[in-house]
Formats: sequence, C-alpha cells, structure tokens
Amino acid sequence: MKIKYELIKEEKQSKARLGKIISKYGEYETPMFMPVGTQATVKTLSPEEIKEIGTGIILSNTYHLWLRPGEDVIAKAGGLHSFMNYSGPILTDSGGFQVFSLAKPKDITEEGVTFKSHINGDKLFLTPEISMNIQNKLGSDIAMSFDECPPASANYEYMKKSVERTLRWAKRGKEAFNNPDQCLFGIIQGGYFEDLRKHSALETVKIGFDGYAIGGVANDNESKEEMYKAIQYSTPYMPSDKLRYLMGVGDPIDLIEGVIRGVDIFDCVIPTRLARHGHAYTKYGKINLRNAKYKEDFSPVDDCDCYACKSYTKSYIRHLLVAGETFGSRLLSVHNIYFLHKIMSNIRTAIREDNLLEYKDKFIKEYYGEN
RNA sequence: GCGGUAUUGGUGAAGUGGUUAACACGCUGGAUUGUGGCUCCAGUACACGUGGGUUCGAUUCCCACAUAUCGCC
Repeated sequence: MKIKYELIKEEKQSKARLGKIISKYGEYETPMFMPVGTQATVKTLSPEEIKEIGTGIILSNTYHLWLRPGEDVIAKAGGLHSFMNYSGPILTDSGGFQVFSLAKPKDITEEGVTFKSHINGDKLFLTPEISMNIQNKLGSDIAMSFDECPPASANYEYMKKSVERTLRWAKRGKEAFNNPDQCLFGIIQGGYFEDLRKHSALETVKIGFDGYAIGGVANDNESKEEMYKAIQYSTPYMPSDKLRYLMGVGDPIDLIEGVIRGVDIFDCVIPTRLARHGHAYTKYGKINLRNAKYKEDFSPVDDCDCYACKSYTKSYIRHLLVAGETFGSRLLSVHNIYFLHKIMSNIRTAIREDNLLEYKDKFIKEYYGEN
C-alpha cells in the first residue's frame, strides 16, 4: 500500500503545517524527523530501539545498498523492510547526494553520472533509470528522484543548467519508475537564487510527484539565513496537499525554522554522527561528553525520558566513549534522536495551539543561553 | 662478584658535537546538516639519570656513580 498524506491544519502565526502520514505500518504525525540508516541500519541502533524512540520513517541509501549487498540480494530477502527487520516506513535517497560528494562536475553528463566507488574504486555509472530500478527493487515506501545536488555556492550559470538537468532527470525517472506500492518524490534545486527555486519548484510540480523535497541546502557552509531563504523561496510553490521534505537538515534550530517555513519532514545524519563523536544535545545546548568536567558527573545527560537518560549517567557514558566502547555511541544515538523527536513533538503541540513562534523563542533562549 | 647493554616529556620511541630535540599514544579543547561510522583540526609535555672531564660549545665523546636488564660464576 502506498503511503498517504493528510493535512490536518495550518498554523496561524506561520506557514507551519500539522499533518498525518498513513501507512500500512501505522499513522505518523508530521512535522517529523527521520533518522538516517544509510546501510540498512541506523548506525549503532537496532530497529527495535528506533521503534521505541518512535520516530516513524527512516531513511536509507540507494547508492550504498546498490554497491553492497546489491539490490537483488535485498529483493530476494523480500525487500528492505524484511531484510533489515524494520516494520515502519522507509524512504530511500536516490544517490543524487553521492553525485555531489563523490563525483566531479566533469563526470556529470546528460545521460548520468560517472564516479568511483568509495569501497574499491570501481568506476560506476548512475542514471535516473538505474536509480529508479534499484529503488523499486529495494521496495522503500518513498523513493526519491535522481537529482544533481550542486554546492549551494555554485554560481548562477551552473545552478541554472543544473536545475534544468535535474528537471529532465526527474521526468526520465518518473517514466522509468514502476512500483505501485511506492511513492516517488521530486526534488527542488536552485541554490539560494529565488528565481531558480521558483522555476525548479513550479516545473517539478508540473511533472507531478507524490511529494516534494527541497534539496541542495546545508551542504556548503552557507549561512543559516541563506538556507532559510532557499526554503522560503521554494515552499510557496509546493502543493499544500503533499508532503514537503527538507533534505539533510537536522540542526535543532533549523528544524524549527524549516517548519515555520512550511516543511513537514526532515532527515539528517547529525544526531547519530554527533553521538558517535561523543556529543549530546541538551535543552541548554550541545555538550561534549568527552570533556573532563563530566568525569564525575553522575547526573543524566539531560532532563529527558529516553532510555539513555533514564538509566545512565554522564560519567558512565564519558567512560564508555573514552574507552572506545560502542555502547556509549549507542546511548548517545538514542538520546540525540529522541531529542530531535521530542522537538518535533513539541512543534506539533505548538502548531495545534498556534504558538510556534513563542515555542521557538523559548527554545532559542534555553538552547543558546541568555548571551 | 665479573662482563655486556640501556637510561630522552605521563607512556612508547627517533635523533644530533653548535639556532625553536622528531613522531606516536595519552591528556585538553574544537569541528561535524540527503553518512566514504569509530574521523578531522588544534593545543598540551620543568624531557636528554647523577657527578666530573674533553671541547670555544656536550643530550651527543670519555670516566665514575646510580638504576634497570641480560649473561656468567
């Protein structure tokens, strides 16, 4: 069964939307944060732990699963859900981001992209058709268009050409796409050029997708203001009855700012990456658990209901991190994902009560402190 | 007791008769936004066993001592 989206209400103070995703696995409210499980696992966490946190959709990656173990293996296993034992919705990224991170501009042609495998250096060729075929076989609930994701700082000429190519790739992908149980989302590009974002959004919507994403942000040291502009240049042209997905964004304040500008779902590697590197979100800002000052701090990471905070102390987690024990990364991954999940829950409450801007002010005051 | 070898920062370990004595680990911070997981960046260390001698100059050469270690009796 294909996922459906239902808009419940729009907030009065901002463009924020409360909505609902209906899937065969259950219903999930939006705005929502999706943890990233690149290689069919959210690093260090079991599917049961993800379920317990309660986030809903997880993201996995076409490129990585294509290379290893291969989409045919996963198809034989009965699809990605069955393969990884995750009974919740899964979104697969198309491999477009790897174009950005692994290929050079000269390797991008109209037909597709040539780049080297990060595993063994093999020369690889990815096209919209190949990406759709792989995603069809993986059997994710939401597949993404194969796009080009240039750095946000790319100049106007390049960005314009890139937007046009991404549109042509989107059409080709839609034609090649062939799985009635899966949704296919289009991706809007255009950097922070207002006219390109508008054009990209209008033309992508014209092609017609089950949902729409904003890509190409938070990838190039651009300022937060520039990023927020790229969002608000895009959302006005995105249909209100379809999911809106801001790709790759996960900084707590960016989630709030994104929702304010009309975004429904987000994904980001940052909570789990920070966790593996010993950092934890707290109400009062991000902390580095490796810091010596936590050596004998026997309080929990944060005032929080997650599995890690209910039973473990900063001192213990610090010890695990310093000793290189993976349980430390796991506890912090649980906590950081829970933290973002909780923010999204608070955001949804604020939308219901039409006081999201007050929530944002309160959050900023606590998170970034008085100074 | 005799003979050999060694002694460099918290640890391991280079090196040189002459400006600021490598490097690694550790330790202390920082970074991280559609993941090339366990990385990257920066900072930190009264360091040349002790006492003499040779030399313009010794951590580097010589002697003694101390300590460690190996072998022999």
